Amino acid sequence: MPCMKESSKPIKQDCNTCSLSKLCLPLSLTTEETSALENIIKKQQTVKRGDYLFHYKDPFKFIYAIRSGSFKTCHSNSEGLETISGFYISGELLGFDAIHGKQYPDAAIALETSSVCQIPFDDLTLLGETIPKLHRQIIDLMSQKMSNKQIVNPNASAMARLAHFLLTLSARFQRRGYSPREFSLSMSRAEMGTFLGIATETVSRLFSKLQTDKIVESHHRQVILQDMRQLQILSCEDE
Amino acid sequence: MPCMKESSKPIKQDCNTCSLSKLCLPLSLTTEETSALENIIKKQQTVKRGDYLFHYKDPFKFIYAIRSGSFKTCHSNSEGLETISGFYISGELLGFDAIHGKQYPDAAIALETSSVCQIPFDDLTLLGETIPKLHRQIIDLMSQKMSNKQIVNPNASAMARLAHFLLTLSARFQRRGYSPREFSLSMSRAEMGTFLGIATETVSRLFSKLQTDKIVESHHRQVILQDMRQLQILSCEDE
DNA sequence: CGCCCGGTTGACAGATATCAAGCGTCGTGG
DNA sequence: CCACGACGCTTGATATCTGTCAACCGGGCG
Repeated sequence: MPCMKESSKPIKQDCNTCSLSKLCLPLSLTTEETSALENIIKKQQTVKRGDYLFHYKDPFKFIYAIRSGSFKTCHSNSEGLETISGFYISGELLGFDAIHGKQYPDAAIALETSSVCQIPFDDLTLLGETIPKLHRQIIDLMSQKMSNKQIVNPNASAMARLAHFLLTLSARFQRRGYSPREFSLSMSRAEMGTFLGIATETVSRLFSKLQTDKIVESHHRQVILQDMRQLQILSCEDE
Repeated sequence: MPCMKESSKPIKQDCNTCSLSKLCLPLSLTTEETSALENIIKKQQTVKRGDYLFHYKDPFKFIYAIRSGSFKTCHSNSEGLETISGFYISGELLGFDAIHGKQYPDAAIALETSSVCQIPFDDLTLLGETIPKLHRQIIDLMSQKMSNKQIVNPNASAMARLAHFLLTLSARFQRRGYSPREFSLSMSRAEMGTFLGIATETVSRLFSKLQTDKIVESHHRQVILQDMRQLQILSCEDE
């Protein structure tokens, strides 16, 4: 059955062999419990760059686990100005903030062609009643998201914000087995600026400065953190 | 048994009659289930202005429910500069972000004499295994906290940040049955500034401007929101 | 009564936004 | 395969917001 369209393929997931399972819901579950979890994950979905995974105020049905690729979550205000509330990469989960209000408080847009597991939350909750560890695992993952808060320190200087942002990304890549020193940014300078609360031009100037100071080497969206220690220092200054 | 010291009194809580129960864990529970919950809440604790409810990196044992008063959560960096990550008032819960890391990522300090219920998290989780609704309720409350994120939009102007802050506080007071138009701020101008990422002097100037524009009347920490509509407009501008 | 601290107001400086121009890169289509 | 166009990125000049420094005011508390 070649050429099957992945975007609507109701395939069974294989969480037990997924390289990201230790970051995801199966973390604390046994192989059997994980299999039960797989059964409720109806399909794998592929979204292309610029596509919406969900829109602002869409009714909440699914938690999404990112298998590959990356997303930004954002909402545009009445004047059409966009604010970006966060970036999400593989192994991260999207949608927890929609549970209470029963709708997504932000839209999620793919930054590149990405693949996600769509997890029906009602089924997940139901399964949690027979596997209490699953509920406990959800709570733990939500707590992790709350403590690893992707927040921009409003007291920090533009440079401190950017340095902190790069270090945060670095740590996230490292957890996924990628190099913490060398990685590719999936967002534009403008998107970084919107998220960090600084102008695109300033972001660009800061990258130039990091380059001349031999702290970060950057070519297009490829970056190499040459001096993590110095970056660490910069991320704390001017708070 | 008169004059018993409340701070160490192992009294049984009475969640069923607590006026804040509809904002707290008992929300979706039956009277019987709530009674089971009451039994694990070991004691009520009173903390005075400036006292720490918990310190940064304290081992995580308890979720705290604020019965009365208010808190700030903050962490000080290596240079001794304090950043405030949020403010918490009665009916709100503290500590969810400590579950994953098993320690509190921020300290919590009372802004005024306050009273809290101390909820042992291990017992709570255990109880959740017999009352799945309780787990579901915890997840819902955590989601609520994630969506009502007390975040400062780093793209917003100083005025927009302050206006947004006042409106957020107003809405939180309203949910608790207090007036959304007239309330008392429990934090100093300096603390507001630290949280919002603006200088104390700027906060003061902004209050003066709101006063002359007849949008907010303020006397010391008592504020009256005279023109909520205009405040709403200000909170969106310059983003 | 006087000190102290939080708050207010003013003058000035500096960081960053804005406006503007130019450049490089990538993708498209001939 | 090459040329073109568009977009993202970079760099420069100027404007503006907000931080910093400083002085002063006023209430609360000892």
